[in-house]
Amino acid sequence: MTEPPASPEVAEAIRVQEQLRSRWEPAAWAGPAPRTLAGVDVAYDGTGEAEDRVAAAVVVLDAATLEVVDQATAVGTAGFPYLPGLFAFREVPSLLRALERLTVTPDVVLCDGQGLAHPRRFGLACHLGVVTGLPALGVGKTPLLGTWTEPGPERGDWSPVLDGGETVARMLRTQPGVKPVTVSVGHRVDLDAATRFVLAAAPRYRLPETTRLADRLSCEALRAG
DNA sequence: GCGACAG
DNA sequence: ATCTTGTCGC
Repeated sequence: MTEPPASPEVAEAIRVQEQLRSRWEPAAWAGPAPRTLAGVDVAYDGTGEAEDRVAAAVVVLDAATLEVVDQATAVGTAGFPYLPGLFAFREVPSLLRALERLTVTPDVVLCDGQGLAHPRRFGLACHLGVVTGLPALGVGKTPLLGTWTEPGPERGDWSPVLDGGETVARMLRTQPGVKPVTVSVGHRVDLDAATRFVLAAAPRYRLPETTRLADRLSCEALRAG
C-alpha cells in the first residue's frame, strides 16, 4: 500500500502512473479478429542509465499471414533509468515516436513486458495502450510478480498467475515442452483474446513473431543510428 | 531487515 | 537490456 519514494522523479512517475490508470479501459475484445498485429521493442546501448542511447522499433504484421505490412524506428536517449515497476517511463517516449512514423494503424499492439501483472496494475502494455488509445497486451519472457503452477506441456496450455488474490496474467506455453511466456491484459483486450493473439503470432517459436521482428529491427536501428 | 525485481 | 564460445539437435 505504501511506496517509499526514493527520489522526486520516482514519486512523480508513480503519480503519473496512477493518473493514467484512471483512463485505462478493461473492455473485452468485442470486435472481429484483428487484421493486423504490431510488435514493439526497444534496444539499448547502456545497462540501465537515463543517458543510455535507445532505438525503438515497431513492426506491423498481417494477422493471418504474419507478413510485414509496415515498420518504423526512432533513436534517441532513454531519459529515465531502468527501475522495475517504472519500465514504461523508459520505453514509451521513444516507442511513441516510432509509432507516429507508421503509415497504418495496428489493430492490436503486443508489448515486450507486462500489462496488469504489475505492482500498481499498470505495466508497459497498459501505459502504451492508454496513451495511444490502441488495444494492447503484454507478452513477457519472465513475470514481474505473482505465483503460478507449471502449465501443461502442450502448445496452448496455460496456468493463471495470481497476485494479491487476483489473476493478473497467464503463463502460456507457445511451443510444446518450451518454457512458457507471461501474457497479461494491457488495454481494451481481455486475457482470452490476448492469449489467442499471442498464440496466433507464435506458430513456430517461443516468442511471437511480432516480438522477434521488433527486437531485430530495434537492434539494427541502434547500430545504424 | 533482507532479497527480489518486466527490459 | 547486454556481455559472449561452443555445443547439442532437427
